[in-house]
Amino acid sequence: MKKQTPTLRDIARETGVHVSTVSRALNPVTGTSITDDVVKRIKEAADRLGYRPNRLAVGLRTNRTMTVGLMIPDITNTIFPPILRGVESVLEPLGYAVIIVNTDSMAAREHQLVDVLRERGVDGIIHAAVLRDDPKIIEVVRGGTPVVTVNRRIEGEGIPSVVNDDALGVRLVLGHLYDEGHRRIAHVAGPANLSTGQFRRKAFKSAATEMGLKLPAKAIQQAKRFDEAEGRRCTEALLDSWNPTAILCANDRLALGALEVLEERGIECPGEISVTGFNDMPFLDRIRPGLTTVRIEQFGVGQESARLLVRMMTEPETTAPSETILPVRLIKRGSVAPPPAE
Amino acid sequence: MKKQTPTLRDIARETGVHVSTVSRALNPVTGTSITDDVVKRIKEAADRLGYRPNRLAVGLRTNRTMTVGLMIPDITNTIFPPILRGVESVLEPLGYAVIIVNTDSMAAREHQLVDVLRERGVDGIIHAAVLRDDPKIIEVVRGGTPVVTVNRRIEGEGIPSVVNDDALGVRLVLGHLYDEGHRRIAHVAGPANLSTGQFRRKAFKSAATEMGLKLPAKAIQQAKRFDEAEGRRCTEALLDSWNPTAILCANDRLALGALEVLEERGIECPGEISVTGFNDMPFLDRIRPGLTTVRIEQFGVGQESARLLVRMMTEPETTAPSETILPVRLIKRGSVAPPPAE
DNA sequence: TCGCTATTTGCAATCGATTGCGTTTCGACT
DNA sequence: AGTCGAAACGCAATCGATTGCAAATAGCGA
Repeated sequence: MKKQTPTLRDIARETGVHVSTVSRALNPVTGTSITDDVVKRIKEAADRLGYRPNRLAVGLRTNRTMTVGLMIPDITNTIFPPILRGVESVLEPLGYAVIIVNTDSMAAREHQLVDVLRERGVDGIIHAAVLRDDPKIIEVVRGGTPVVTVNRRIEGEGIPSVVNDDALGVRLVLGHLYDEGHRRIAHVAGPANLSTGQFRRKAFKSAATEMGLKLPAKAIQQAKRFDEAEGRRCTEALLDSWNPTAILCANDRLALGALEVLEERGIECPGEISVTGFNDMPFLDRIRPGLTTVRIEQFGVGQESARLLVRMMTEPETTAPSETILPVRLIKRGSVAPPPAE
Repeated sequence: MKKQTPTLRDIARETGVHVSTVSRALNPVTGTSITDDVVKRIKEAADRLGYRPNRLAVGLRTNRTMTVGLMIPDITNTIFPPILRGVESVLEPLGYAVIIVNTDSMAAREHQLVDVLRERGVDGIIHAAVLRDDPKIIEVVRGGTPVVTVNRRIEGEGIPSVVNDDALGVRLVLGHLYDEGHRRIAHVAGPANLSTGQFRRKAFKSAATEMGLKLPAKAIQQAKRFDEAEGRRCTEALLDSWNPTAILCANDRLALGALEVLEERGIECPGEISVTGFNDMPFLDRIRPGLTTVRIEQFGVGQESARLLVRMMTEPETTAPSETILPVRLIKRGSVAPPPAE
């Protein structure tokens, strides 16, 4: 019952020195100015009592909480857990704790959650859910809190971001489809308010143009969200207005929606129409047909962004790279085949 | 630059009263003993300045941090994200933040992470990763920190737990298999050091016995972990030593491993052998064959455990129910069919 | 009009750790 | 032997908010 967590004061009493001495002794930096003998006695007492510094008190005094906020749209979206693990893998050993918040991609919630994080005095924020235009987070950055964005980016504010090589990814799938003989390739694009959506769409357009593909306006359908339902909607619109031989989707969930529609309509994939995704979420290798997609380094993105953030938090004077691009890989599975002979 | 976050002192200066008055005015409870007029002025000043209480300071003083720890084995395991969302859905509106730690089911890491949480003064812990025997967490509980366990439980310590109705789940699948005509039903059991593993195994045994099924020792293979690799290993052992017509796996990942082995060996599922899982993780409806499994209320479990924890944190005097059992449902898909005629 | 009780508000200690500055101690040098 | 200076440690303020207690003000009855 009396087992209250010990404080510096307890150790001080135990060893007969002043709390400030204890504080210094326990800190490797300031510990040098304390007699070795005393340091030893203090350290012994400390772990005899099972001392653990009170992070609240430290944070209050030093204004560093050793916590960072991680903002994501939705942890149940399978691409985010690996990112979290990546982030933790570098942050946890350094003594940082991570507070995760799910924004559900809603601006209002995001603003609110930013405040939640600020109240708690996070030392930095890893933001994997930014909208392209996001005044709130810009305000935070201006307030001096280190922020790095993941997967997406905010334009023109110089906020460091860690992203996947979307352009390369799109180019890879498109090239693959082209090589298989496809010439009428449609695109189910992601939401316009997310940088990934916009970016992949642009990449698709320019790559397609370079390859000399015809691109009628109806070849590109814009999803409002990155989910299966929108994938279905867009695919239906596509099939009703055009006759593509392949559908390049801006992410896997859209592609799953596309596959559903094809199956419902009795259109064979890949026999009649090929489909591709983006992200390589888990289990895509187990569905039928296996989805050809682009694998992104989720864990790596998490790690990289965390490293970057640590650097920004601990060495504010150095300027961080404004953009870190991680490699992607084409993963070929069963959902792509040559188009039917015409 | 000068935009430091405002404190009580700032508001006090602004309104010409003492900080203690401001503190009281902003707290709904103590606010009643302050003149309405003054309260109003203070509140106005507060949100004019954009005041947000400093959680660290509050926590230091009151010993309540409004944070809770969530311990899980691994967030990339798809059953945990919904649990997290469930937890957040009740905690966030109440002003709690959640710190998540991944134990990877390793006792050493778990101990370490418990300390991490304690340093940060969490008000309570939701523990979805307990081992059956877990001295560290028991110590925490004895220290007075509210803890509730999820999905698993610790025996004989009276720690409240929220679990799924494992026994019913096992009974449902087993009954289903029986009804389809299966009589030689094998079980790939979960790890013995996890209560789910042990519990489902017991349920399997007693239900099978009740139904009058023969259960040779080799009918039950024990996995060391809840993953695909162990599912494979156990299934291979099973096939090499017995000839079951159905394999009831203690969870979906084990079942996925089983399906892999069957496919490799050219054994048809469900034609020759039926397979079932447990948990109903996402995408099981998209694989071939769709996996028949037991759906558990992941989100609900999260919610329920959070509600329970809140109650324990805010009303320590009331005794919490020591066990909350949530319903499960049998989900029939393609992986079960009548056994081949002999 | 005086005094007594409520009602409001202020004062100051407190939570636990950090840190600038002051004091003491002790060895070294002239 | 006396002085100087560095090394080692103590003192006390501080971070921002809460809260028991004291003080001041108001309100009320006699």
